[in-house]
Amino acid sequence: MSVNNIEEFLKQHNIKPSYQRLKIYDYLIKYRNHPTVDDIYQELVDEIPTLSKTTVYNTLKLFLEKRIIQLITIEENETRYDADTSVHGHFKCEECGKVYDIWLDITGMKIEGLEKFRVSESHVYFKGTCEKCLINNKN
Amino acid sequence: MSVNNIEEFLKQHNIKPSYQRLKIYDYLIKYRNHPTVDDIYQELVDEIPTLSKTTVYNTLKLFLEKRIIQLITIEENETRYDADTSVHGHFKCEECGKVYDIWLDITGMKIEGLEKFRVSESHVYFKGTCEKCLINNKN
DNA sequence: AAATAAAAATATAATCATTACAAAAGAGAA
DNA sequence: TTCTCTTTTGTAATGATTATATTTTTATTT
Repeated sequence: MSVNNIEEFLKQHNIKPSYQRLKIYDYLIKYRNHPTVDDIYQELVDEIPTLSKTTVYNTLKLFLEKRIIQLITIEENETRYDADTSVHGHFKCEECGKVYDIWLDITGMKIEGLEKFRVSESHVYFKGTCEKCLINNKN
Repeated sequence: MSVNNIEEFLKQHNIKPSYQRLKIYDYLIKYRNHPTVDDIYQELVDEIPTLSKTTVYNTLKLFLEKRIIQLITIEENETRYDADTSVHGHFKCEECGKVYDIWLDITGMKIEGLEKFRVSESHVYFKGTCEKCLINNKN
């Protein structure tokens, strides 16, 4: 998505496209790395020296309210964000810390106990060791 | 599970069954309410006036290492614990805050991208509104 | 039973992510 | 330009968790 498109996209979701908001959303879709607040801040502060961490927090909170990003809470002390709001899974490697996207179809899953609830969010995640780290461990 | 059984259970998992540990594990299986550290502390401090929150933290950490409980991280700022270590789902009601157990079978789910990873944990959770709150909302 | 050593519990302080708040900067309208 | 509203920023406050040192308990040995 180009910067112009991001501007349009934010407007469509009733978000005024300030420079900071553009840059933060741009970061999310450019890297798709499920960043923490600090990841985003550290990357952008070079380009926007006046950037405040509060702005990153505020912006992500706004994006969440407008439902253009989702929260990833795999680790208790580590909040991450994802611009892909579709239902999909995540895998966090306990060795290298990387978070991978996992394609999955939860509609094919046998579930009991949800019938009478209204579900607004579904999340699936895994932990373990990724292929790269498995190979490295053999050395 | 009776107190004697809990004692045996802890021993079997190489955990010395101190009074505090017995009580904390007893709380978990008695209420099955996916408590926070504070939930446990507040309940037990009446019975054990000298109880320290650090002890609750230490004990839960030990239980996690010995894999007799699991961590639930639905909400970013709210760590919960579950003595049921089998793979099952959770549903958190955004109105009343209650966390429900959801029976599910993830082996029947179509997944792509995990084939070459070693998976040690699988988690599924949902958010929304529970039946009780849906009914209450109609009034 | 006393002495000793090891483990566990406790109290307190430190850390760190997040939030609250107030002030400054920026954008748009009259 | 002036006024108003929104956004950003800096700083302080909050609160959960962890680190550290001390005390208590438990187990072991003599």
